[in-house]
Amino acid sequence: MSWGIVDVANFYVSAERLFDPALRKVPVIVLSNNDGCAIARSEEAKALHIKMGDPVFKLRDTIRKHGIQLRSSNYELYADLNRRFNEVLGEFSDVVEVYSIDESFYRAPVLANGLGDVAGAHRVREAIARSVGLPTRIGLGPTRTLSKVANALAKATEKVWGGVVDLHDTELRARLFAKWPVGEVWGIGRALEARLKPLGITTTADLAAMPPAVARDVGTVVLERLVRELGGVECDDFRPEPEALKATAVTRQFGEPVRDLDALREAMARRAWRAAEKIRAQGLVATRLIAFAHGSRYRPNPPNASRSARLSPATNDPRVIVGIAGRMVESMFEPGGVYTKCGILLEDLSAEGAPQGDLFASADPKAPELLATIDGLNARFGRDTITLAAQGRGARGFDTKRSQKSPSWTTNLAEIPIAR
DNA sequence: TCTGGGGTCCTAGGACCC
DNA sequence: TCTGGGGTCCTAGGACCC
Repeated sequence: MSWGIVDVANFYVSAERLFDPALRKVPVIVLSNNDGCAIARSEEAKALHIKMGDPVFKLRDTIRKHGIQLRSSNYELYADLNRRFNEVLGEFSDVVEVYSIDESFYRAPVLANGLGDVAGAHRVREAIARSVGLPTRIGLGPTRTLSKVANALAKATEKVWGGVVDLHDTELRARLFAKWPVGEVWGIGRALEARLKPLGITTTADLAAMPPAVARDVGTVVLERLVRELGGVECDDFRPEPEALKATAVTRQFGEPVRDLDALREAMARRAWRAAEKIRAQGLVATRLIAFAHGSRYRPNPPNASRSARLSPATNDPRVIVGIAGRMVESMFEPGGVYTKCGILLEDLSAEGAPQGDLFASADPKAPELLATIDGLNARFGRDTITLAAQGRGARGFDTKRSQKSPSWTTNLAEIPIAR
């Protein structure tokens, strides 16, 4: 068994550059929702020491001094490009697991000499570059964990090894692991790194040499599996089908702080509506709802509250979900509080029709037809053509800021690029 | 003034059962 | 001096990922 993982280099920046040549060869950063932080940086921006998550207001001087180009996140564009590069990857492998918006695992062949198919990986990169226009790197290994480490090494050694690293060979592993910090390994975050350090485990080689039982003791079964996977033993089950979503969330910072109950209720209604729409699109219903609202954690004594409820029967009906969320807002709201964010989580999702009914409550029998009609109209005439009155109409100050958004080049006919 | 959003998995501990 | 033991289920919270 052999895995490859493809990741797109600086994905959001590369995506923006695809349709805007003015962004090439200059420093570019793509901002988080609400234009708050830098979440993607071009190589030129990284060279200026801009870090992942740096707040934009602290970068003002650097941005002006170096003429750094800013873009708001354009998730429609990124999602569409993700679909496209996975389509190309699918031409090379029967098994493609979409891991994140810019990374996918694929099953890759092992060659007769026991090594991974490096030449094949280069062909995948060339095909994605040619058909989609995105730069990628690929890691190969006998387990997902090893392919992820190989991918990280491929980034670090791109100039020397050309963007592909294969970790099937145990001697090469030993050589590279000795110099690779343990904190760079997939699955080792800050907390685990700090627990491993006093034990003298600072490199990937140290971690790989840990007896699995000790690993379990220091961490949990997760760390034990990680150690085994580093040794080439697959612990992660092979998943023939993409797994169903278990929970979903719609949470957003406000463009401007919210101080009154009506605005907070309306903002929550918009998020609740979107969450219900998301699970309907996947044919799911939720059994648990959590709503929260809070102020800035950078201010003293921010308001902070959450409420949860069971949904019985399980539902994806926005009238129910928005209604409950609205009552939760009323019970959470503190007069005088300055709110900066609210959101909703829908959990314990299951397929529509599958969950047990409720003996005492029953769903509106006409709901499926009504909701299908609403979703159909919104798909045809645009998002939010039909909404609930509780959401209010039109743009509001609390809506997320996206002042530098590029057009939806590939997903909206009105914004399609024009060539002369 | 201004600091993202959305997931998964695991464990400890409480409630409850016989 | 005496105090049961062993399960299951649920939730909150922590850790990790991109």
